[in-house]
Amino acid sequence: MTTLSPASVPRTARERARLEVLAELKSIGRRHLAESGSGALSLRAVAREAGMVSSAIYRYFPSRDELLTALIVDAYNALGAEVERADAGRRRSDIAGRWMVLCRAVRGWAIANSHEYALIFGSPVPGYHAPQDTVDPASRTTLTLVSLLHDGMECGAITNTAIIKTGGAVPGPVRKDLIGLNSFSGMDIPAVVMLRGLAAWTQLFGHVSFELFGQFTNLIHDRDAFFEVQMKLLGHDVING
Amino acid sequence: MTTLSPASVPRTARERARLEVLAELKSIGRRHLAESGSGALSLRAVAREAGMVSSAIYRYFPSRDELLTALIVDAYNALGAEVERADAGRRRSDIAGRWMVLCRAVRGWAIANSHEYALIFGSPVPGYHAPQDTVDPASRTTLTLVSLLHDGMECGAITNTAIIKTGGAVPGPVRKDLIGLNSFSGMDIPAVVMLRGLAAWTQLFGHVSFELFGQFTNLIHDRDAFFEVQMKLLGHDVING
DNA sequence: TCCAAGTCAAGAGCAGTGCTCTCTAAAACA
DNA sequence: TGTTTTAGAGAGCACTGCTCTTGACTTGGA
Repeated sequence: MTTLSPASVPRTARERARLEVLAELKSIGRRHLAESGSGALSLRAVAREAGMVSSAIYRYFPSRDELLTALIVDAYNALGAEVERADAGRRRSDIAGRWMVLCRAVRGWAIANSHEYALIFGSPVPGYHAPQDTVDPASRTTLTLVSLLHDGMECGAITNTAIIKTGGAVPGPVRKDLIGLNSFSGMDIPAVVMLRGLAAWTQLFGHVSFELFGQFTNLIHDRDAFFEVQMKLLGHDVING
Repeated sequence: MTTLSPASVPRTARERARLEVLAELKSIGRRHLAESGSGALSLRAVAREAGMVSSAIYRYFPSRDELLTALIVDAYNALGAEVERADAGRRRSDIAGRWMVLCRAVRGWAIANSHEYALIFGSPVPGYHAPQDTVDPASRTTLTLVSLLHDGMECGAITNTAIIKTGGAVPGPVRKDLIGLNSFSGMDIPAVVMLRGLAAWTQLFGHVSFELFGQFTNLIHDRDAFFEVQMKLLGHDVING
């Protein structure tokens, strides 16, 4: 066992080399993924390009799924960083503006990295179950939305009238789930607002997925404008309940 | 060349046998798909189970993609039939009721046939491009929604106020796309209503995809109730603009 | 300084895949 | 009846994930 030094500061030359090789393999894998999709990602091909024999790569990734998981974590982090960066560039009280910027960040990243998007929001790869490692990176993007809801409540931009439209109170179990989401972020967002937030969430990603996965083919031609008007409308629904 | 008899009425014994084998292969393929997902669908395995040698199956499907396409067409038709059946069981003027029934039909079918759902609404399989054969079956479900919008307009259940909420008119190109959708169905639905309809469409499938693809893990526990309240709210938005 | 422990790459090999080719036997047609 | 068309069989190619063994190297401690 090594000492308890930070993992990012390798001590021995061997450790340093290992991290470097690991990074190179991931980088090659990410490129293969971007070029040919997750189905075509092959450990043998990655090893070949890295100049090592096929069996050697198993020193670094015990299986193909393990490499895939590493790339998934990277993808979640890349999307999360992109969304956070976009959100940070706006005045905190500009709720509507932040919403639009957030939507564009998600779609922009998805289009620019379509295979990675497919990897995390498409159908789960067969026989593959996301391990715990992916949970934290995955929640980065969600947290940005939740904080937007929070700020919207705080500065009074988001009003709270959805409860009327549903024709009654939100059922107990659902309310519990919705309130429970606050425990992740330490915020205090009412159930009906969270409900709207999640609806917007599913529609945003549903829209992007439809566009990327070909469901708009022959139907929608001006994708940019269509996205803008849909997200604007959606933002109005979130803000005005 | 054969004569111009209907394809569904085979003339010779050989033709009859061919159709039968074709159906059996598809059925085995569908079962493999349901059990193991699209990635694990193997022509060799299907052939083996059908009692033929691996090369023989290429007489029926020139490639693995071709078998996949056949299954995709079947899946679209199955979903379309399910949705049509559900919709037909309601009074035409009961717009809100039909909407809920339609949503439940989509989700119910998706849960019961998750791998087939993933095949048509998940990430497109690598290197695969949907041929024209899939377009018509795919539009069955969409047409049901469009006819719902049409009936809603006709009986006055759907009002038309969304244009105010978007903060201005729908941009020209988008309006053109939205109006253009009517040419598929021969109906005459205004752009703003179609806009809401498509939004509902993307959110419905976004919701189902999130649920099936694991994005609700650890977040939403009472999936049934959550779906109900979200779709109810969504239906309200579609109907009341 | 030297040695045991740990680490890594290589090679062979297994079982599986998609797909192509050639050949035989049977059915359909003339 | 003879000819053409067709379904299936078998061998084979290039690829995949993954395992096991072997030999070379690095590292830390005696």
